[in-house]
Amino acid sequence: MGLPDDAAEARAQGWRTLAALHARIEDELERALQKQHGLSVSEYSVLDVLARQDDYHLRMNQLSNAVVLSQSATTRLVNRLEDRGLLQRYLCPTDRRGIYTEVTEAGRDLLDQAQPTHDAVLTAALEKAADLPELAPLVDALGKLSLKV
Amino acid sequence: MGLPDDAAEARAQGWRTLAALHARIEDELERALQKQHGLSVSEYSVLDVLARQDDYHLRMNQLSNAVVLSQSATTRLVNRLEDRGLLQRYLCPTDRRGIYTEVTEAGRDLLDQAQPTHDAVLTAALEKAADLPELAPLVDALGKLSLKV
DNA sequence: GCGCTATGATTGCGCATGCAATCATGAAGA
DNA sequence: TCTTCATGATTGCATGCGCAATCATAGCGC
Repeated sequence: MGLPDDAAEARAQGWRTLAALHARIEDELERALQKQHGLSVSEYSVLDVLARQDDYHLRMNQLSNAVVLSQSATTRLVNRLEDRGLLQRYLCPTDRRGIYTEVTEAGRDLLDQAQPTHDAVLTAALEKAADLPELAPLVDALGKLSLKV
Repeated sequence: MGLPDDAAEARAQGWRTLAALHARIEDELERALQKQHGLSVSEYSVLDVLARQDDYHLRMNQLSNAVVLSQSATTRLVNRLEDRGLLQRYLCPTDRRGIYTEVTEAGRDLLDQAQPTHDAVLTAALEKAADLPELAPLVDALGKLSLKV
C-alpha cells in the first residue's frame, strides 16, 4: 500500500471512472427509452423493480430506496405512472399510512416492450465504453461481476 | 456462456448494481459538498477537471464532455461558478467562437478545501456500500482498478 | 468579397428533482 | 380516552437540467 494520499487519489480516480461510465450509459438509455417508449430511466426502473417483486408490489418508502430518489420525487413519479395506467396505488390493509404500488397489466406490457430496447442500448453502450481506454477496465470488471454467482 | 438472454440479464444486473452504487455515492457527496462548501457535485467536478489540466483551462465543449452534461447545462454551470469568482472565461485567441474556462486562484483555494471532504465522504460511502452484499463485489472491483497502473 | 453551411456557445421553455413544511395515521403513556 | 411523539406520504417552492431555437464566428466555394 502506498501513502494514504495515494489511496485517496485511487479512490477518487475510481469514482470518476464510475461516474463517467454511469453518466454515459444513463444518457443513452434515457434518450432511447424516452423516444421509443415514452419512459424515463426512473420510470423504467420503477416498473422493472415492481415487476421483479414476487407479488408485484412495494411501499412508497421501499420504492424510493430502490430507485434512490427522494420521497417527494417518488410520489410524483408514481403519480405520473398511475395517471398513465401503468401502476396502481392501494392502501396497506394493516397500516393505513402505508401505500402499496402495483404494476398493472398495461404496465407489464409496456415493460415487456421496453426491455429489449433497454438491453440492446445497454449492450451497445457497454461496447462503446469498452473502446475507451479509461472506461474499459471498469466495463470489464462489470462483466465479471455476475460470473461469480 | 449461457443463453443470450442470460447474458442480457447479467448485463442488466451489472447495470443496476452500477447505478445503485453511483446514486448512493453521489447522494452523499452532494449533501456533504453542498453543506460544507456550497458546491454541487457538478460544480466540484468542473473545478476538479479544470484544475487537473496542465494549463488549467478547457473549452466549453470539452468541459461538457468531461462532466457529461448538455451544452446548455454547462453554460449555466460555468455562469454560476464565474459569478462566484471561482473561474474565468476568455475568448480563444485563434477561434473566437471558442471560449476557454480557467479556474481562478479562489477556485483552486475552494477546491483545496473541498477535496478532503470529498475524499472522506467517498471513502466512507464506499465502506458503507461494501457492507451491502449486492454492492460489495463492485466496490471490490473498483478498488482493484487502479492497481493495474 | 459574398453567400452558404458548419461549429461553438447561449437563451427560452417545460419538467423532474430535493428540501422543508404539512397532513394523516399509528403507537405509547398518563 | 386524550396527549404526544413517530412514521409514511404528499405538497409548495426554488433550482438545475435537456431540448430546440437562436446568435456569433469560421471556413469553403464561387
